[in-house]
Amino acid sequence: MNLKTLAQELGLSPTTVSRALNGYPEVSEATRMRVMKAAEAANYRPNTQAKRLATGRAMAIGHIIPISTRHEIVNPVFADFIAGAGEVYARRGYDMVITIVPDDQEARAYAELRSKGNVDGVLVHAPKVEDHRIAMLDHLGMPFVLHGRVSGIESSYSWVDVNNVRAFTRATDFLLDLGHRRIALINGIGNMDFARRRRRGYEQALMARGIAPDPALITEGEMTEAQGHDAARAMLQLSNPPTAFLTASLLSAMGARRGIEEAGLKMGRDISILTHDDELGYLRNGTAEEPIFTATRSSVREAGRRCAALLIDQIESGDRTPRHELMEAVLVLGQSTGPAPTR
Amino acid sequence: MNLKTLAQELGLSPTTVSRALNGYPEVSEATRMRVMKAAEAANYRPNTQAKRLATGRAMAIGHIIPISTRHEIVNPVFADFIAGAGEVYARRGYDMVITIVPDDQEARAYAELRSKGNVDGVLVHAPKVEDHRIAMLDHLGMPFVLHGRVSGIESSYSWVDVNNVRAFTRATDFLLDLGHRRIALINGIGNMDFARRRRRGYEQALMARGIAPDPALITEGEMTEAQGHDAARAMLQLSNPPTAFLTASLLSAMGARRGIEEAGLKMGRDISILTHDDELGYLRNGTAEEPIFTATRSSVREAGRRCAALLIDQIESGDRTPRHELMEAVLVLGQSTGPAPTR
DNA sequence: CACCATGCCCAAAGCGCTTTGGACTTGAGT
DNA sequence: ACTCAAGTCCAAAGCGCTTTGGGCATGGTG
Repeated sequence: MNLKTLAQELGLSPTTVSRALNGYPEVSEATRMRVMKAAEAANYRPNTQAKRLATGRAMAIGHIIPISTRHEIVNPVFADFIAGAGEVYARRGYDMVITIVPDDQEARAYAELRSKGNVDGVLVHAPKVEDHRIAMLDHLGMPFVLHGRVSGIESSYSWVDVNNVRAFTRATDFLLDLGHRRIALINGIGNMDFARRRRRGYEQALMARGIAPDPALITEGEMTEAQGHDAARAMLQLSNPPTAFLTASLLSAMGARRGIEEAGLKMGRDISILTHDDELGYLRNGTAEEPIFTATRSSVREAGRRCAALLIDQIESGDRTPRHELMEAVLVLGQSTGPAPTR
Repeated sequence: MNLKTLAQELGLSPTTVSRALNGYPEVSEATRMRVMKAAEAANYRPNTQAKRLATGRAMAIGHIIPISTRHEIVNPVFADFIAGAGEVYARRGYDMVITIVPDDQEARAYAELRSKGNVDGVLVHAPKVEDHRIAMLDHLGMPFVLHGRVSGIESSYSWVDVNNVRAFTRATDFLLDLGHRRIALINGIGNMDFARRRRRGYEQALMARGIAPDPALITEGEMTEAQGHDAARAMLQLSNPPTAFLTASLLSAMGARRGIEEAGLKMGRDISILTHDDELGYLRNGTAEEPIFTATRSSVREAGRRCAALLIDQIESGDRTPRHELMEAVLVLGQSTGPAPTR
């Protein structure tokens, strides 16, 4: 069923049927009703490709996911972010097209998406400390929103980010207030911008109290259970071990807890853990009423929603002035933190 | 830059340029070369929408992800599956379009995708024990491949699945061989077909040795860390507790381990854990050489690859005879299992 | 009564590609 | 010398929609 035959059946021109369906005013309410009814009955829906070609709008947003050929890790945050963004796309009539690409071909993938014209804009993930994608997208003239920021260039493009510095200073302050002085940071990969910011927050809080960050208490890596475990285990064997761990993900926190318990210590009493919590669907921090870990909490799914909304707003309005949304993490109290043990 | 202007610049007709680019034989090698060079230089790529409209092929595969409005869990397996499928799509020139939809509108979403014509086929996820989607898709006449199967109807459509029954009988047999008699099953949600199959495998193995499955040792639910923990904890307080746990996911296994250790027991010595491992990128079971948990292992990412390849093959060949791929899980030995403690 | 704005509808062009159905050369075959 | 196949190329017709630029009543206004 297409426009033409539907129009014929109705004894109308395709023009009128199209206008009736798209809500243009040049058609009487009576015929509009008639058209709508007929379309419904015939289960007619305009062909997407034709519509796109005619309007010049792809009605689609792209996400490019680079996959490293070496350590093929899929960003654990990805699924939830996608879910959030996807909600918004669906609501506003956009398709979400995801491109998986070997990481050495990422630039080419953006250029192709652009020249083939199959998206109206892209959402950019996981910015690194030095990220060339911004310049590239600017050059391509492709609308985009960054989930996160690149330190140094923050005003020339649109982004949605969590206030990572603030979250981690608050977290560190909280532990300091509990009397902890040896606080370890189990961070994400060092060249990720968000990890850099979290470290900055942590170090600032320490230095504000006159404590010099101890490199032995800082570790960076992929945020897995094993990472948390191995880091905690190693640090607890130091001659001057930490009394608290600050971890960048719930998975790392779970690993750290295991390391602690293996050492015969009790979390929340002998050793504290404070973690960042992205509120991933499959990884809950206890229940809403009773969190397990004390955590800085910020929904990555909500971030997905906001990124998507921001990008669509920009595309539809044609307004290219950069916009920013800074989300604040809340600090929720769980059972994993307590006063520093006196000894 | 479009076909017409490129053709003009070359002093050729659009027809010839199109044919040169698409590898048709009706064009001399000399001009083909000339065209290719010019296209490369002009950074020309045919407009996707126009191509799609002209050919009638969307060159895209759809994935519909229903999101429950109640417990908004994103399937933890999703990201890895997508990554695997996406690799194949990229290689074969297809787009992946993902639709997030409230679970009560899933049927409508498929119908829309079909009538709007923006995909050539769909990949169907997470089949339930009674799954109406197969009948619906058949009715819509939309090519699809199911990741998993629906017990009872297995021949009328194409699927890729892990041999869950076999994996779980083997796992159970392995534990039985180690002398375990009280083996608990911490399973996925009961109305998921894969969970049903796993349970079947588990029960068959027990009964083959004359052991009646004990309902008190079987629990079903979302496969989270908390689930594993709570289930293990509860079961260990039974008057006749299990000596081994069979879990459906690494996350559940991690939770079970925590429950075990809280009870003052040692995993692998006092209590065994054997888990299924989907080889998710962000959730590794130790290292390849040294797995932590003994596990039935099967890569969900590889399943994604196979599903995608199968679907594209079907679409391109036009051959609608159902095809099936059954993947066997391997049983890898870790440190979480040992002989049943004698007492 | 003439005029014009308004409301409603349509024919046709165009979006950028593919593909059908020739047209025109060449060179080999008879 | 004539025919015919093979090799190259092109004009034009779609694909299914939107949108431009009218056309034709109708009814209110001067």
